Amino acid sequence: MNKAKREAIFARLQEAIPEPTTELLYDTPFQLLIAVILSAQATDVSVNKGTRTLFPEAPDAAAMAKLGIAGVSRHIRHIGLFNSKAKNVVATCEILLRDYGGEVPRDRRALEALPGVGRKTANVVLNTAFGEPTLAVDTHIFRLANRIPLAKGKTVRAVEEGLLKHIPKAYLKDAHHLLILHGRYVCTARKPRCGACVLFDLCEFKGRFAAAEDGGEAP
DNA sequence: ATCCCGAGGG
DNA sequence: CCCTCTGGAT
Repeated sequence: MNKAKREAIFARLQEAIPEPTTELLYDTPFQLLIAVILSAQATDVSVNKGTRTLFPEAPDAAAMAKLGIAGVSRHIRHIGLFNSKAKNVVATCEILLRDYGGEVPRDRRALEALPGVGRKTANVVLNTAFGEPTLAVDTHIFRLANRIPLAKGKTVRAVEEGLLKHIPKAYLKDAHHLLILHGRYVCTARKPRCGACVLFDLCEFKGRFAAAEDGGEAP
């Protein structure tokens, strides 16, 4: 994969996706952090359904901590892993209040020290709330990176490092959402819509499931 | 490697 | 039914 090809890939994605941003609902960095914690192994639609009632009741760390685990749980029972998420959300709020005046630290290490926050969540918050050129490798980006391929790797960390090296700098800030949205709506896990893909001629995975779009079987 | 764990889609 | 969804902690 040469440089010109990588440039072309991101130029096309940018044209196809005019607003490369998150589909999670949030008003503040704090709310984004909570929404991302809730989004583990869950769809944005499912998370938004919970935060739409949770955030009005608990818009900040103080209110969320006061709401407590049972109170948070009530809003997120429909989301997978809700028990551990409710616990982590409240514990995270308590640390934010104790150490950061209730604000979200703009610092990778501080973020990763919060319960329920790992490298992926920290990267999303740094990118989306603070505009930093980080790249969170989630299930979608891991899949796309290996399919096209943009960066092959067996671990998310290897893929992240490969992508950071190979993505043209001009696209780095938006790369996370360009890739994730392309993965969500076109290069899906089960039945990729290769026929509608703007990267078709640049992709090695090309057409492998093209027949499946008509209900046929993959080779 | 295993657990956490609900909803929607195919 | 089985797979997938912006993972993290043990």
